[in-house]
Amino acid sequence: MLVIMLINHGFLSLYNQGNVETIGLDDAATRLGVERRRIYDIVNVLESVGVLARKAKNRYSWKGFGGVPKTLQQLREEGLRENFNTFNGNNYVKVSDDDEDEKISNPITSQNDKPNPSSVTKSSTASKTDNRKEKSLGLLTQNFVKLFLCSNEAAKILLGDAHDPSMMRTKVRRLYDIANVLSSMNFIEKTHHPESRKSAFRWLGTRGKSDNGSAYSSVLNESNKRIFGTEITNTSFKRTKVDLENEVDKSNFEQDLRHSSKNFQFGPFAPVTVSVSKFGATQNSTVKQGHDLESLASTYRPQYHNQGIFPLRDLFVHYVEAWKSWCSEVAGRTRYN
DNA sequence: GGGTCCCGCCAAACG
DNA sequence: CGTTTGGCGGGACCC
Repeated sequence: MLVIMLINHGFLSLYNQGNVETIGLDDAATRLGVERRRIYDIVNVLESVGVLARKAKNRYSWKGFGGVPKTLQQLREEGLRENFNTFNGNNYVKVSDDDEDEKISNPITSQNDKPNPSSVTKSSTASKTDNRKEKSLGLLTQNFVKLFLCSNEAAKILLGDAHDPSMMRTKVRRLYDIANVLSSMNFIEKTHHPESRKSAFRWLGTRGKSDNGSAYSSVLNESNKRIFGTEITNTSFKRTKVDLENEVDKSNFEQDLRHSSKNFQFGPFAPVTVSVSKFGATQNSTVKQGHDLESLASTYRPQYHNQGIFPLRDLFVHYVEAWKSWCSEVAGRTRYN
């Protein structure tokens, strides 16, 4: 659909050629021939995984795939700290980061902001503001990613009910937004659950994605080709007869389409050590436990039986849980709205 | 009848 | 106050 086209033939071809420093939203919107509104969605999720970084109003800088590993690393840590792997319906942990130990560049993750004097502990200035942020696409994206990065044994929690179909509905729509840009960047791939024919996503990680150059990145491969089997990803060219095709068509660089190795990514494939070097040395003197950056950086292939495939349902069930807990938490101390 | 997601209203956030 | 940013969901589209 639209988003896919925008990213693959818009963002990536325009900004991932290694020579773009800053991106202007207006500029992007114009060059891509879409409404501004659409840019925000994309930019938000890209930012949440580290591909972009907000510089200032209307200004973003392109970090490329190089910035991703670091972000994933963070997300993983946060995710583990929270209960993105053990979460049992109730406990969860709002956790609210804290960080300060390594507030790298992720604005979303390291919430910060608010000159809120509250100091220590979670700001908890739970108000309209937080409320809004809570539902931001960016956060949702990070949660989505955390799920892949942290969850083991899959997220099969109570997928029974307790979920307002109403709110769930909206949530799911957002999920589509996120999934689209993520899959466009090839961080995930759309599939379907083994048994249940339900659609699901598989985490691909940052394999084969070169920093800036993008000399060859798997991203381009299936950009406009279906991914062996699932054509769900881009069945576009249908109702999307938008005008932006004029300049988007020039995409002809699909000649290579060798599905590389991604076809069977789950197995015990080796963690493709990308260009982990840099940050490895940078600020990671405190090398964490077992896994080192390499494994983290390159691919987070989950080695659980279901090879990291999460049914949509499970995903938002998770969100709903988080949301519910958040709601009760807020309700307890503040009347809002 | 359900999954997808385009489109854009309109309200927070921010000068 | 105007502008930027972006929740949110109706409803169209394709199964």
